[in-house]
Amino acid sequence: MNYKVLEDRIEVYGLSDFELKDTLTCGQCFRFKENADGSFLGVAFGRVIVLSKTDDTFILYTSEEDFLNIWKSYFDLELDYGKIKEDLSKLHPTLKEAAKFAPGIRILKQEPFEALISFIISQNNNIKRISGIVERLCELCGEEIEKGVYAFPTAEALGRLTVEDLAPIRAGFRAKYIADAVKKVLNGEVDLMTMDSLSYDEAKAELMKIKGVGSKVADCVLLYGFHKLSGFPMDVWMKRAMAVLFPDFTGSDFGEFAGIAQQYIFHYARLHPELFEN
DNA sequence: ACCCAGGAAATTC
DNA sequence: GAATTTCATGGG
Repeated sequence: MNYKVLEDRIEVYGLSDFELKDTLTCGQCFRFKENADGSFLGVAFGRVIVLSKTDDTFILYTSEEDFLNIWKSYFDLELDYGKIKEDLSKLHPTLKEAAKFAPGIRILKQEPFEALISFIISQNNNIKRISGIVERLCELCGEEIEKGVYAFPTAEALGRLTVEDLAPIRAGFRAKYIADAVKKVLNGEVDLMTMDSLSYDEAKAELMKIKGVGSKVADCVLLYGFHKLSGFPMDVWMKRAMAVLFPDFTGSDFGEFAGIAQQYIFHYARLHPELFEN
């Protein structure tokens, strides 16, 4: 990967196995919106950013400092997805096929607290409404970093609110789960800072101390918030896909990069709903 | 009106 | 313990 620093932007060249739109719209993050011209506006790590992508150039309207400190790792630009895809493709012919439908998806490295709250909201919900609830949550108590653009709230800011205060975001029964997560993060019962020193199962058990965090939500938080790529979230789509396409496989059969395989399969399943009728 | 949504907790069997 | 119901809200 090489890049050029321009006055208002960074241009990255020579990226293979990366598609901006697929990466931002595959259901792993909820704060990027597509503009009419195909660019995306979003917020992460307290920064607003505009992004666009042509065949061979990834353009980020940001400073070199933020590119190196935040966005390079956010988009996982230094991991060799081509090599991983090759290895995964050897495991099963259908996985090789599935990867072809989303060859440019990468696993984002999001902020742990944001991933935790976002995937609590995701339960028994659809991606469009999840985005709406998260957006209203940010407007309610996130810092306004530009006019009309809000950062994801800190645990401290959320801690000043009651469950009743959360009513405007219309999270429904999930509001009490958000409150429990915030409480346990603030009082140290769940320590997001030291999760990286734990094994996968230990970290998962920590997260599941929170009400509203079960196995699937915990896997999502570990995969998208802590970049633990062996995580293999099983939602309704994945259960159907595994039963039909990989009846003899479990997540762990896909190895240390199972989370990447999961994205290929999830995306493939959503594009081919007819495979799962009956 | 009915069913489902990137589930999990509460209840019942 | 495994299977079922309930939980808010919005969209098809």
